[in-house]
Amino acid sequence: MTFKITAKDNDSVARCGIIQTDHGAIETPIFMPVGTVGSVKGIYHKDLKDDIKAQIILGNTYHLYLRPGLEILKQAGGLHKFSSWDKPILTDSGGYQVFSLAENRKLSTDGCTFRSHIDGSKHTFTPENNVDTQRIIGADIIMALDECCPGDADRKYAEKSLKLTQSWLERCVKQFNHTEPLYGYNQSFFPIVQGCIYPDLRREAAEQAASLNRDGYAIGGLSVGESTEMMYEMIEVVHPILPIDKPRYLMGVGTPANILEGIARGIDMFDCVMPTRNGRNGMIFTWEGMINIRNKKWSDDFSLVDQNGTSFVDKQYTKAYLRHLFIAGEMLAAQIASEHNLAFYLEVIRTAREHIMMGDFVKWKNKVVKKLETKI
RNA sequence: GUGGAUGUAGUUCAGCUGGUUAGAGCACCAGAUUGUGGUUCUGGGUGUCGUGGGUUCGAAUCCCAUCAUCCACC
Repeated sequence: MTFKITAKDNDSVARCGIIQTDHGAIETPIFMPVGTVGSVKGIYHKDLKDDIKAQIILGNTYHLYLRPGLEILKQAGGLHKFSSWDKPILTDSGGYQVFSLAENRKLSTDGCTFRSHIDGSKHTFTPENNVDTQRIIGADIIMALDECCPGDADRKYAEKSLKLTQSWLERCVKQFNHTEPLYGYNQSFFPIVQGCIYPDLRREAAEQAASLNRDGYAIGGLSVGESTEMMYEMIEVVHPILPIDKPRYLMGVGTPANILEGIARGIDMFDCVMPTRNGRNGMIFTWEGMINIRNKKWSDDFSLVDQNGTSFVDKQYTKAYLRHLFIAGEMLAAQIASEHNLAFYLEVIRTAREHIMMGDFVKWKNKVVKKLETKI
């Protein structure tokens, strides 16, 4: 994998670039739709490519490991072939899922033991077997196994947590260096910078990550309970430490406004469940703001879902109809909302790239952020 | 026509022998959701207790009438 910076903003550290992988190029900044089990919920690959214009999607080690399991993925020849997605894939290690989903999780220096949310069975992720697992899934970019420290963790906990993440990181890198990709194309390994909301811990984590000389770097453990301001501050803290010529990935973020603020602080990659999960719950993102399409006020609004939208659903369906589908519990509702939101996210980030190239990103960002954050 | 049963929130119902501001599930209305469990969580009662009288300090609850629906029988 290579990364080439192609443009820089005039008034911020925002930049445009191209990540080249064996499954094709990715223009950055980029938003990566989340496809937990090898599927972006409710969306055909065809729409993901042609309508939404996704350039890379996420898969999840935790989920794929539990279902369909490594044996099937290996037989299938990896996730690309299994799911018939031929563009880049990034897999999250599952550190976050163990933190957010699994029952009875136990962390030790060796790894983390947890119970499956599906059948209660007991499993252990170690840095070594987690890298092996992501080799089997076969993503283009694989992530370090980490502990996602809660945003409100106290200093003592955060220190202990970071120590664990750092020791796991070293072992992940070692395992990655000692193993080969299984399916004939290259894989890159991204460390994850933790450190909770403590600047010195973040710096320490970023320094260790930078010293490993990888293809890209992730910032994790944000948007997990801390304030938005604190999140931006932590990005700024690690910014000068991470290698400037490598992509930075802010994990799990966020709203369109969060993403633009992240770009202004040098972030190149984002992923978030919000456009899809919140979409399934009736939240629609637009340039005018966020709307809850379930609200009664839309019941007789026969205007288009999004007048300025780029997706085919925006021009085909009305707000009143979409609300009706939600209230009636139709699965088409979730599909339309997801399709629209993802297309919108990709459009926002595409427009951001344009403004970086023109050099007026900050000015533009400051103008649109307020609107993006309003509720209508 | 006769006999019986039932009428309480949008809906299905709970409210014992009379006792503060009539409750529950679902639905509905609103809010939350940030490295996805097709979720989950939080808040809101939206009611002339079929109607009209009566008994009582006090009635969804007891009595009378009436209306509606259902069942059985002629």
